[in-house]
Amino acid sequence: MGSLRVRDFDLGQTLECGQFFNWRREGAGYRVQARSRSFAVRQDGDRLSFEGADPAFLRRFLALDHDPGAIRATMPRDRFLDEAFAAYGRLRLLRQDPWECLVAFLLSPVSNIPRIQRNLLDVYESTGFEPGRMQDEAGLRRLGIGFRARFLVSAAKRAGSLGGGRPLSRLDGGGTPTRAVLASEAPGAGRPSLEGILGVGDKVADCVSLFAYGDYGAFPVDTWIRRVLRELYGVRKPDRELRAWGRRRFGPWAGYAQQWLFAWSRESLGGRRAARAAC
DNA sequence: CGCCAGGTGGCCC
DNA sequence: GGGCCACATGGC
Repeated sequence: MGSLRVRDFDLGQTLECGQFFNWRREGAGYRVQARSRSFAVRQDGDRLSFEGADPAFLRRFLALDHDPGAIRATMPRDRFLDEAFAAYGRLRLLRQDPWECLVAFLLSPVSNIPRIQRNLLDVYESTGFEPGRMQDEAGLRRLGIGFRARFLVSAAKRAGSLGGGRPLSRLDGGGTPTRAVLASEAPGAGRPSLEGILGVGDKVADCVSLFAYGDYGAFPVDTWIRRVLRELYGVRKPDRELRAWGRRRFGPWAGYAQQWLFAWSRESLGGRRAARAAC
């Protein structure tokens, strides 16, 4: 049983905000499966307790080296961002495994967070995310993932070139977290091309860049972000321009702004029905 | 029942 | 290149 002190960090926000899905509630905390590990983790105030992973791994995976206040300070004054940050500013963008992250977001199109999570846990239980066990489209379809089954098959065929199924060495080494991380993370460095994989469009590619390749300037545009920009910021443009707009407005850490706004909008904007009723 | 959901691919012009 | 539409399945 390990233990770690944390600052400006919220494990619940971090795991449940919709960036990562391979977790379950367990006791007073969570059971997490990531990067070929299964570990239990819980938070009590500023104390993080865990079992099944070492402190260096957790510091890196949970991005405990990121300083939310410093990140917020790189962005412009913005009342919507202030609200989102107040509500969700203690989440961290995890350093996910690229293959696991890709699989998760290939399940995301025209779905919703609870269902994505259910689907992902089912796919994990059924295949362990091993590419060799993800070639049977009909079998995958039986898990209830619908047309997304062929996306997984397409990705599994290319998994080798993505490091599919293998743990990442740079993380396993437990590199020293640096306080200079604000300047040291190279945007999008090292992301192999996802071109040719069915189901990978701008949105999925941006999510993988942001959540697994450290491209913290990435600004994935989905239905929620589109609504935030339209209904709050009054920006109405094609998605392609919204991505660029987000990068430009929020800067090299725009991905954090995106995630704060995303998480906040889901509760504050409410469902489409609620929005319509309000009119 | 009808509509919508962390989009994408394949058409049409 | 923008504007449609189907795509499986589930929730409301």
